[in-house]
Amino acid sequence: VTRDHLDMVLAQWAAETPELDATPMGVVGRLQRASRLLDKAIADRFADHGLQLWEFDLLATLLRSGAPYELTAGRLGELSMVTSGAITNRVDRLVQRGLVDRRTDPDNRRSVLISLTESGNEAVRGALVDHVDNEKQLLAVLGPRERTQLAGLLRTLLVGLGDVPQEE
Amino acid sequence: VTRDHLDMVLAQWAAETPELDATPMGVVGRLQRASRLLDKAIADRFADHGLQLWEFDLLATLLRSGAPYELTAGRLGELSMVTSGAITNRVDRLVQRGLVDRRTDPDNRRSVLISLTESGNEAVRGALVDHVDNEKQLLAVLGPRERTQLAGLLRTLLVGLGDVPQEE
DNA sequence: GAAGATTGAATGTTCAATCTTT
DNA sequence: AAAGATTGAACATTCAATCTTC
Repeated sequence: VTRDHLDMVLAQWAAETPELDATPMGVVGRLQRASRLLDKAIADRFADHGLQLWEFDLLATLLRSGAPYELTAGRLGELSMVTSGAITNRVDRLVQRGLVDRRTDPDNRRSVLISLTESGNEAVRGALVDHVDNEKQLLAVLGPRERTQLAGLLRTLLVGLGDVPQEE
Repeated sequence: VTRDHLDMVLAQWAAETPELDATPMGVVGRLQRASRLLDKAIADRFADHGLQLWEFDLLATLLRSGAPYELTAGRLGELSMVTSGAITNRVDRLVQRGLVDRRTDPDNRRSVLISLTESGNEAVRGALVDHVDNEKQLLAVLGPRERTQLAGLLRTLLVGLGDVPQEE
């Protein structure tokens, strides 16, 4: 059994504050570290495609929404877990790069519709297979059963945290 | 079985690109969302203590390192997974608030030693119990066995990602 | 007045350059 | 020359205020 970073952290807490049950930190801390390390590894791979993490996220969100590959700015914000100001900024830059189009929603002129351009569609699809392959490799230390188990435990946790799908 | 956000995402991928095995996204995506939701919930609780997430992290890192509660700036950076510039900035502000001291390492005058002040020591300890209790509640949807299982799977994953404890 | 998006200010991070010490 | 920290510029995000549309 190889030790990870959190094993060291928990040992330190046990030594410094023995009366404290620090086991919750073992779960939360590992989730945070795993997420950060994965982000970094994934961002590195995207650099090969000339994409940033957030660029792929936004384009992929449009792609998986299905034809006509178009969502409102507000919806993109919910799905990305960032504020509306960040979405405005991100869309600005993707429009400049010609990867998405922005138009006013004719049915509700307060809303803005963002859609993939041809070029944007190709860019995401080009990165997609490589990206999923990369993720698969990053998870390769876990066996198939373990991956399923991990996903299941995380789903339970997420539901408890209120992570339910807002209408599709 | 209640669905979470990623169940929806995977269903969308299955519909749009049926030839793609998107299961790795189910694991990585859930890790990212769980980490973000936990961060947010934890930050909210810290606000009650007048602390930011990064403030608690830095102070708690010093505390769990044990007496004399002192580490170099570089070491703090490694442990926090942020750049040296960020550490300089964070320490600046904690010094101003009187929660840490900064002094040149007499044995190696290139290094800077950061230590908890009395006030800083009290502040972390004051927030610590409440914080762990909060984490316990956030994880409460999982049973004890499930929590252990989750921690174990994450450890395996982390070791695979190279997350080994640099000498303690 | 509320909803949706944009703007500008404030904040905080990374990155590269610099300075001191070894 | 390399190690460690600081600085300033560039960048990106949040937050609050504003503008338009409903």
